[in-house]
Amino acid sequence: MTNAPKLSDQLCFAAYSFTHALNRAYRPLLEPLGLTYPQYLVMLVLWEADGQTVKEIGERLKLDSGTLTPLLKRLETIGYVSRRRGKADERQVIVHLTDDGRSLSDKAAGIPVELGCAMGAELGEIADLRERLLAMRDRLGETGCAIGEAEG
Amino acid sequence: MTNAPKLSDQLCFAAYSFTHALNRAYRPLLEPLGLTYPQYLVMLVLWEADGQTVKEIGERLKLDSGTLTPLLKRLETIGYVSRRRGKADERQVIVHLTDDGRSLSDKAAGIPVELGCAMGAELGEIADLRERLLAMRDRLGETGCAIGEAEG
DNA sequence: CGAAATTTAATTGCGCGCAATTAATATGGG
DNA sequence: CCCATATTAATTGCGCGCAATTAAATTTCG
Repeated sequence: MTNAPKLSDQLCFAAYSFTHALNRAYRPLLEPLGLTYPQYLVMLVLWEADGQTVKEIGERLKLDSGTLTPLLKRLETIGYVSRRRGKADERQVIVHLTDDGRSLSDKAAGIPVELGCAMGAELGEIADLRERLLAMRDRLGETGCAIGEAEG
Repeated sequence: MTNAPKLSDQLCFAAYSFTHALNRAYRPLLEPLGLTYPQYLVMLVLWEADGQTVKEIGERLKLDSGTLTPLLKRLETIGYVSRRRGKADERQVIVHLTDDGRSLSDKAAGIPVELGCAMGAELGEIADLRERLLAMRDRLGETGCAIGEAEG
């Protein structure tokens, strides 16, 4: 019993439960747009650059086609994107915003403001946290190591 | 387009993708134990205090019975826990470790070490990040606010 | 005491996330 | 040119998370 890892020590659990809390906080804000949080992330990617392939979207969000294909089909069904095979390379599926999808960005503009407020954190702290989480994420993707000392 | 939120600005996405990276990092470590990451979290809770109700476990992990009931049934099937209705209050289901479940903590002892190493972060930084994420999580659970300025 | 309100788990339905497999297209070497 | 290999999406299967509902036991209060 004494050698068991402690929940309270774990950064992992903190990140896990913070993420779920964020998801819950986003839900009522995204519900009027008809989007889930992962769908919102895809829209963010497309608002930055329209006409990306499934693979490109996946690289940006670290998601694979098993997740993206059904998600994109739902976005297509509700009329925010179109999916077309690429002309040059027919393996690719290129995702374009519809007019509805493009204009949705106006309605979404206030969301980060509301969320940042709900978190009750300074802009600087938010940016700092973000950088550190992304850095750790990228380090986790690498080979790993043999022995160390820290809590998971 | 210019008013659309930017993915790169978002703490939310950083936390989201960090959590998924953690999940992927845990998988090969937990696979020999026969556990998923959420199942591992439940085991952590039980290693700290055996014989908790579903509600107590849920409060600790911020999960509801819709998630926990099937998860606990799987843990019961593989033989790590038992589930029994409480004698005093038959609404409750009390979860106990089996001998196998208890002794599993030895095999799990090295996991936080490996993870901490894979993240390549100092102990102090990890503790600091953890506190900040939990504090923000708890703030998100509260009422929210009207107007503010920060990125979600 | 007894009906209403509350608490506790279980159930249902849906959308991720991801591993593994499949199918179709493109590329490169002999 | 043709076959082996790569790449790209789609599909399948499973385990979360969570909202909403249901069912059963308990508590509260008139």
